[in-house]
Formats: sequence, structure tokens, C-alpha cells
Amino acid sequence: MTKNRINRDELVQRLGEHLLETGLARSSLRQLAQAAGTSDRMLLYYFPDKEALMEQVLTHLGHQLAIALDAAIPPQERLHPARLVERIVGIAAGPVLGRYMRVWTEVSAAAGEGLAPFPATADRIGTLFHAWIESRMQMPDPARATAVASLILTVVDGAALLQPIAQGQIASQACAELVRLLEDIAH
Amino acid sequence: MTKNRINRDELVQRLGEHLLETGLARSSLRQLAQAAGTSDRMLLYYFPDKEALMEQVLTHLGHQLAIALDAAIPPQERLHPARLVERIVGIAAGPVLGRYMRVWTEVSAAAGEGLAPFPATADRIGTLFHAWIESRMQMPDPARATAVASLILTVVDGAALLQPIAQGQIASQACAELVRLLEDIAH
DNA sequence: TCTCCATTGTAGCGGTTGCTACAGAATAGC
DNA sequence: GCTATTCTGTAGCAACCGCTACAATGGAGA
Repeated sequence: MTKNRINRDELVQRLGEHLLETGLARSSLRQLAQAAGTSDRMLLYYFPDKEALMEQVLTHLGHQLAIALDAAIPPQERLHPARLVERIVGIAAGPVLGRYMRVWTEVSAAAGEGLAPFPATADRIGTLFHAWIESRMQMPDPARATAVASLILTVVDGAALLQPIAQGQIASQACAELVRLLEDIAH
Repeated sequence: MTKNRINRDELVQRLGEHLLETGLARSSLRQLAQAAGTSDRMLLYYFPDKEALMEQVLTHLGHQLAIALDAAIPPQERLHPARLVERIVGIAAGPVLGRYMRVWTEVSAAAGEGLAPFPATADRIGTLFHAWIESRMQMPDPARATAVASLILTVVDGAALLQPIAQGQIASQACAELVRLLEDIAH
């Protein structure tokens, strides 16, 4: 039928890349367009408005996150909570999850202020991340597993938020201390 | 000498109140001015620019936070880490710290993007909060006390960030699980 | 009363924001 | 080739942003 010059999916991918690279604050329609190699006019041709654009790009980044996480720890693998935290911290220091977490803090903060479409998007991605952590955890008691997964997610997010403070010392200390505390959980 | 119609300190206080109430995102000079009962023109008479204004208002909020914390747990009191977390969570649910945490997540996220003056301000307030937690903690080993304080601060901040997700369930589960884990630390 | 200076209002600057009207270009199906 | 539809560039809208020029106000000291 139609033969788009620029594939719409590729557009979303480029926009996501720009978001990861420069953050939510520096992402006006014109800035996004320039980064993707088009014009703001075209962005509003492919998407009804900026809100819808943002939602789709963030959803795409969510899928990308899920893929990266599954690649780092395959679905059948189960880890002791302490080992899981160590692995996640290792991933979070890398280039993939590291850039993602910076954007994620901005999205969550915007969600806290109720700015559309961030509340709904943040809820989806946060829930996804939480479910992934829980699914990779080796823990007999399922209820406890949910609670521990919540703690791990909270520490990882808090660490991302505190990254710019005290040269990241507080964040890394927190992760190390969490590992120490989780060590005593029964295997 | 000069008899200011509107006291400058009261101006800072009103601006801080507006920040707590409506967040960083809805705080243009005109919006701030209206909330404080003046004009944007006057804000730029009292402050050299918006950056300086923001820095002073956030510093004021930092002092206000310190006072609220000291009032909740007096300086000579020392608590077991698990009890301390319970107390902080109780305070954070209240009207004073609750509103503050919402703004704090925005400030930290902006600091992560390097937008002036937030990196410096976030660093100061984060360090202050961390020192306060450590100072209220009863713990023989000082090095461990620093690490545990980092973990507590990280969980509290992460919980604030995750507040809008899953109706706050993840955040509250995380705090409860942290208390459980800290319970085993020697008194 | 007069002068001086801190304070304030009015108006507007140049720039950015999200978004749109309109026309032209390209590309399909026939 | 013709037409209908899809795509895209140009130009600009109204609203907002941080900030400023300029003039008026008003109270205090002389």
C-alpha cells in the first residue's frame, strides 16, 4: 500500500536513542526531530501529538529494557537475592541500563507530578521491572519474594536517583549494604 | 535604612510553599510570582536570576527539612536501624516530609541531567539528609553505620520515586522488607 | 518642601514551545 | 498518462519562557 520513506518503527527507535542520550528535559519536538533526521512537522504527521509520541517511544524503550534484561539473565536462571542484586548493579553500571536509569528517574518524577502520559507509562514499566526481578529470584516463599523484589527495585531506583550525589558514593554503599543484608536469607 | 514592603525572607518562604504544593515543573517566574502575591518583575528585583532564586528557595526548604527532622527525632535520641526506618517512613507519610519528597525527586532528576543549580543543591541536601540518618542511628561500628545510612536513604528516596507506581504498593513493601532485614542487626 | 533612592508597574524583547494551515511533491493504482 | 492519495516543506500561529528598558511611585532624610 504505502511505502514510507522513513519507517515508522525506525523513527521510534531513533527518538528513543535521543531520549537515552540527552534526557527528557532536552526533548522538544524540534530537538527530537533534528536528532531523528526529520522535521517537527513530520513527527506530528506520524503521531497525533507529543503526548502520544512520548508514550510510544517510552513503551519502545520498555521493550528494549526487557530484552536487555533477559539477555543479561536468561528466563530459566534463578539467583539468590544477594547474587541477583550484584548482577543487576553490574548491569546498571553498563551503558545499556545506565542510560536507561537516568531517563527512568525523569519519567518517574514527571509521573509524580501527574504530567501525561508519564503516570501510566511509569506504572507499566515499573511493574514490568518488578515482575522481572521477582521472576529471576530464587526464593521458596512467594510472598516474601514479592516483598524482596520490591526492596531490590526500590534500592536500584533510589541508587539511580542518588547517583549525582556525593559522587555516587551513597548509591554504591547502599547497594553493597543491601547485598550484605540479603546474604543471610535462607537459600 | 530600607523598609521593604514585602520581607525578602517571607518571599522565600512563600515561594518554597508554592514549590512544595505544585512542584518544580509548574514553577515559572510568573507562576511563582502569582503564588507569592507579587510580579515576576519583583522576583527579578530580589534575585539576580531564576537560577539564584531556585537555589535560595531550595536551600530554605533544606533548612525547613532539617528542622522538621530534628523535631521528629531529637538530636540526642539514638535508634536501632529498623526502628529508625519505621519512624522515617511514618514521617514521610505525613504532610511535611511527604510534599518535600515529591519535590526532592524532581530536584534529583534535574540534577542528574546537570541543569543548574540543581546538581549543587541536590548534593548539599542529600548529604545533609544522609548525615542526619547516620546521626540518629544506634550502631557500634561507625563504618557500618555510614553504609546502613546510605541504604536507608536510598530506600526512602526510591520509595518516593516509586510512589506513583502500583498505587504505592512497591514502595511500602520495600520499606517493610527493609525493616525486616534490619531487624537482625545486633543491638 | 525638596531631593534622592529604594521599590514597583507597564510594556515588551527575543526566543522556544506544541501545533496547524496550506501548498507542493511524490507515488501509488488505474 | 491521469488521478487520487500519501507524504513533506514553508511559514506561521498563539502561548509561554526568562529577562529588561523605562518610567512612575513613594517614603525617608535634608
